Amino acid sequence: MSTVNLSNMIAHMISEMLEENDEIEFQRNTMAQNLGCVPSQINYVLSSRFTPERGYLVESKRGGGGCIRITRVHYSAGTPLMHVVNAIGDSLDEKTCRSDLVNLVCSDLLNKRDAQLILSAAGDGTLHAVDQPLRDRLRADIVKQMLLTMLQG
Amino acid sequence: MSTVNLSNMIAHMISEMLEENDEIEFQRNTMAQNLGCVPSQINYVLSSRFTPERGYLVESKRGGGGCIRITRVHYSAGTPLMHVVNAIGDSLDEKTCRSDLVNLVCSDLLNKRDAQLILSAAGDGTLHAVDQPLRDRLRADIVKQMLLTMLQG
DNA sequence: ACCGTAAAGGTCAAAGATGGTCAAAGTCAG
DNA sequence: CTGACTTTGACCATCTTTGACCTTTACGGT
Repeated sequence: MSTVNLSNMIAHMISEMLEENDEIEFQRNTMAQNLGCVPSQINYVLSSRFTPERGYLVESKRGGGGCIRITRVHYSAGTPLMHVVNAIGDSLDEKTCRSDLVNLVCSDLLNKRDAQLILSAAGDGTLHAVDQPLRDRLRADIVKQMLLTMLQG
Repeated sequence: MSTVNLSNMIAHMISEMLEENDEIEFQRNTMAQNLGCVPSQINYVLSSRFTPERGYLVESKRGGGGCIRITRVHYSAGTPLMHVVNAIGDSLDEKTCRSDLVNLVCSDLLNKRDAQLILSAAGDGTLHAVDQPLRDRLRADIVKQMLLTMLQG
């Protein structure tokens, strides 16, 4: 869902920069000023969208000449789907699930239809009858099981 | 059948929007305000009329810039898969699920791989973390959602 | 070397903005 | 009259925005 709010715009901008280059660097205050938002909003965007689970590495340096660096990590094509399955663990929130699927599709390890099918089965919409935290455990089970099946077929 | 009440008008309006585009997005509060009704009435309309059984997928996001998205899935009225979706109801035990899938495959309405995928997602093995009778309700939701998605793709 | 200060970035909790749920009250056809 | 469908509103959950206060680092001056 790409609604128009400040955070989505910032995230979009950062994503575009990352399209050009898998590693970018910028200053928090400067970017905040350009965007007309408070500096800490940048942190919010980073911590809510550019997490390790989604394949991003964020580093920073304070003090004079400080900056923020974001690196995008791709699943290498050589990564067997099995590794992803193993990496999922016991619990999987919907956001992470979505970005994992996006990553898999981007890396050509999964086709779009299959990703869509997994989301149908494991999206919050479908699992609404189950409360957290059971829901996230269940999602992990479903996604792993489906990926394993896809691996066979 | 089509008495003039608020819910029918709202449903009609949404349907018209969906005529223009199979996927629409709007804000609940804004729409409620335009229609002069309480926000939760929108939810009532959605849950009573825009169900998976009728070929609609509804998603939403809360918080600032939140919104509701409805996707209409096209299917010819006679689509046999849709009959199955409709026949499933609120709850589905594993045995029935399996035989439904076998029937679909036998009638060439579903290929083996897709049936296998549904079973991966909705089999007792995968749903073991959830107890009965919630498990069967959940299974019904998952299977309906997946069949609908298959119909779409 | 030592220290102080300015220039970054980080944290966190409160306030704001949405959408969701549920049960009580209202309506209407049969 | 009764049961099914509608309408409302109080209360809840989640996501976003903002600002006050904290930590780290570079750079000069002594």
